[in-house]
Amino acid sequence: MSDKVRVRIAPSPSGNLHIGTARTALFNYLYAKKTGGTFVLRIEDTDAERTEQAYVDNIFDSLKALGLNWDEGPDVGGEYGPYTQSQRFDIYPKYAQILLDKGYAYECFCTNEELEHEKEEAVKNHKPYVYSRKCLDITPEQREQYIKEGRKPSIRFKVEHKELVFNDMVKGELKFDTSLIGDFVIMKSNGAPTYNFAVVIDDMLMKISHIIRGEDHISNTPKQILIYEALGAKVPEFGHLGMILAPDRSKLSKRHGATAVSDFVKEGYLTDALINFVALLGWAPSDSVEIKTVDEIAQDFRINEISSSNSIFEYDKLNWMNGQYIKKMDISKLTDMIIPFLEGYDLSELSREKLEKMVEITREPLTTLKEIKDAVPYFFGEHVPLDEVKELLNTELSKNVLNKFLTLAQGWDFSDEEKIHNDLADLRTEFKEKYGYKPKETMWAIRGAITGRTRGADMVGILTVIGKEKTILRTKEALSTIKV
RNA sequence: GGUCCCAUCGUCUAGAGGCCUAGGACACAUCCCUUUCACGGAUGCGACAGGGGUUCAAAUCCCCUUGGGACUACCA
Repeated sequence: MSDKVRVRIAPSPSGNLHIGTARTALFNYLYAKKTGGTFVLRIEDTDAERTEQAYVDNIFDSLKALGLNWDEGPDVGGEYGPYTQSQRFDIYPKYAQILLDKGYAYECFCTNEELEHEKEEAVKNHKPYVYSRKCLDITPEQREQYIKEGRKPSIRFKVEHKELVFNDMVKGELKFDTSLIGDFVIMKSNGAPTYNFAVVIDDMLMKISHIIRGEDHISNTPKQILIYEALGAKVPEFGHLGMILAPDRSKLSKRHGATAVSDFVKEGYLTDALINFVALLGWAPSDSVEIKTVDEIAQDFRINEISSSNSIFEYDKLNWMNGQYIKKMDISKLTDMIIPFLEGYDLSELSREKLEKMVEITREPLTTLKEIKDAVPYFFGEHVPLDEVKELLNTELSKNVLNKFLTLAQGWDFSDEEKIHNDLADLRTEFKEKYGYKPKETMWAIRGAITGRTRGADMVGILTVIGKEKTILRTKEALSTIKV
């Protein structure tokens, strides 16, 4: 047995990969990277009702997109497979039997009605619900009787009453009074293991050394430790992370917008930005440089310095960060990513080169990729709607500027960016000196005519992308609307 | 109801008894830069939940209160 760090992420495929699960996966991944350990992916599909293959695929894809590659898992295999719980069903009964044989577990024939009744009683008396142990000492005769009746037993773990203490990697010492736990079911009457049992068996068999998960699992931990102890297995280290909450401090759910990693991607968030953002929820870099790759974060990662409180998921900073990533990204890659968001435009109008140029000059104010769609309409089509700029254009100033601009444009080689840039600069100076037009007013006239807007990308860049023909056409059209 | 967790600017956080008249980032405001929007730069606004202790000294340790969260299944 080695002391190598082995961590895991064990999502259940009853939905797309949740952003919270992604963060848990990240912290596990970081811990593995930092310690030279192994990162395991296990799919917990015990609940056949809610499991769908599409979700399994989504989990795989999302994790990969985030750069959280696993060393062992359902697809890549590994020494301790299978890594899909539904393929491990024959394993659990064996261990349940061991517990039965050793007296750590017993069969329970209670019906749902009986159990419900116990619960109601507990609520009525303001007591915590603890199973009555009604079936702990049933006689063999009684057992026979139940079996004859066709009752199928569940198997309950016999909880030893004591104070259970463990040292949590992020929260410190945690104490529990196990007499409040109640003998919980480990094998359902249908033969399937319960979550608490299956995880322990799997983690034990997969030699998971450190379990980093959300604090919603804290109350499961004593149960799981009890099982490890009963089995004589080494108890792993636990670390419980605070939760990610919505701005209203409730659990992050669909009604707050995106919750799955793939939802964020559809909204135009970059997975690099997402994972970076989520890393900062509960963890801070030692050099206060916040924009970092996962590998850089791993270098600096200290698990005991994770914040133990919950954190609220606010979009402001995510948006800012996403914008930072968009600005820094390689143009060709960015263009590839942006194309799907350009739905509705005829991309064949632009060469790849011009498309990249367009992306280059429009990327700066973007906060999400989705915003590209509203930023680029004037790069496409012959004409441009002038309603927005009608008044701006209908002035002496615009008329003068556009007439001059037209002559200039007719003489330009539109691949000569520098020439255009200089001519435009001269034009601004000239009109400023001659008529007192402010530089921005001069440009507004041109921008208005060419784009139908008063704001947008760099004008020189726009011109080189749309070319001479459209420039002249649109300028003439704009001129024709001027009545002054 | 019970058990458990948590508590620094609006948000994410730095802070492990004196370095704190509490630092950074996002957001917001103002200014600068500028062919627009933006980017970038500068400045500003802005917090130790409350109350008790411990100590020469507390954001940091302890207790109580308050507030938030999780769990309370033969779901995972």
